[in-house]
Amino acid sequence: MFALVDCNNFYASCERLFRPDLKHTPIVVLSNNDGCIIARSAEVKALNIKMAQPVFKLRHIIQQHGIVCFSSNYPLYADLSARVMCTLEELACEVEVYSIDEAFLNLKGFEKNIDLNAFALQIKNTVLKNVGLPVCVGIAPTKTLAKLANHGAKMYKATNGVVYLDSPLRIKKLLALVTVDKVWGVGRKISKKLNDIGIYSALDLANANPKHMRKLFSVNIEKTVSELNGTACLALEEVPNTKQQIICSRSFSERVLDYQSMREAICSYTVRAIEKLRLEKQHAKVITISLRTSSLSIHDKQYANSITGKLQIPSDDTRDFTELASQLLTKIWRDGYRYAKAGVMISDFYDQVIHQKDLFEDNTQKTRNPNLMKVLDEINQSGIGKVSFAAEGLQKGWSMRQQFLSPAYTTRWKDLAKVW
DNA sequence: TCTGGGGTCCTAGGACCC
DNA sequence: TCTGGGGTCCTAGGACCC
Repeated sequence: MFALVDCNNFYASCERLFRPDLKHTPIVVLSNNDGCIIARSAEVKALNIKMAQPVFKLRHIIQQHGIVCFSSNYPLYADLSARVMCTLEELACEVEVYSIDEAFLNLKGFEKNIDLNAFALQIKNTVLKNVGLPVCVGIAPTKTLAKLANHGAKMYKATNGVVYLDSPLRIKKLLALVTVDKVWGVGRKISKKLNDIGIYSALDLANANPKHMRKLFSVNIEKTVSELNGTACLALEEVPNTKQQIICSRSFSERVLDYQSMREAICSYTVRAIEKLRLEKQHAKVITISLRTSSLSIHDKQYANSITGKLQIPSDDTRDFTELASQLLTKIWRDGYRYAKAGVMISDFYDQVIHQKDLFEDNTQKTRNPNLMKVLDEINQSGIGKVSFAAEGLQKGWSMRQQFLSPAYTTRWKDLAKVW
């Protein structure tokens, strides 16, 4: 048996937690740059405002209904997420943190000893009491079914936020009620293709021939079919896999026109990415940088390009990567475009410092003293101050817009909530 | 004027090996 | 007329997830 615990309207609920005055006010959380809507409170969903809608198109309706906007505040959400996960780990010993707002619990054998309906309620109430965030709980024999049970708990008010699929009959009933695109692993493209061959509900998919589905789609969909029929193919993964790539990319708050600004942006993203690399305790060899104009600005000349470069020896020293990134940028930079976005991707990771050098390669890469990066990270994580690389620039006119940012209530001393 | 960011996995096809 | 079989590695592209 698996449980899936998923926070309701997670980002919106996080913001509301520290603003009890907004308990019944419709609120939304915006993507980076305050561009799109990425989380909505129940009142906003009721207004039929969809996910990922650009906010500038909704100005009118936002004003009309007094919707309160928040820029995304990831330090806050990450901290509250950690609190939710801690609470779950006290309730079950095997927990897989699946995303920032949801986790699978392994409840193998639980059903023999306790009432899982009561347990689901206990999870819901404990998280609400300990952290203050509302969650829904779905329990079922496989992860895919637990996801669907959770979906049911969110969809139907009468469930009180918990659904336990304790019998084949209940499973069948729910499968018949939900459309196939709601199934975990079935996205837009695949559900359209499924519709074309007469598969509309989750039940239709469960009844399909698994081998045929594999042929038509992939091994993943074959597994999904089995999971829908109660055969677990996906195990709980307690230890997170080591990362294979690190991406740092952003849209600019205003279009970038000059080379110098672009270079600063690329270097800043590189600095961030390599910081993350050191947090992962990894070294890497490959960096890809990319830049693009906005395909939505139809009157602009369009240009997009990317380029990949490789160090000779894996490194976690920022200087190696900013140097390489700057060289790469000269090759794909073109004057005369209105750039909207740039990004950096790090890949080809090595977890040991020991590296087999190439006998025939002329090795020119500098050997760096690792202490500098260590000190740098210590200062930047100390909360006392920040140091940065000159290559990142000082003005950063392109850096993202966060007009409605809430305080970091739980992670910064000066932002602590005050109670009068 | 203004439209997010960060990931994973699978497959097909090409190059190559014996 | 008929031209093997089995395998690895890499990359690009596509699909999915939150």
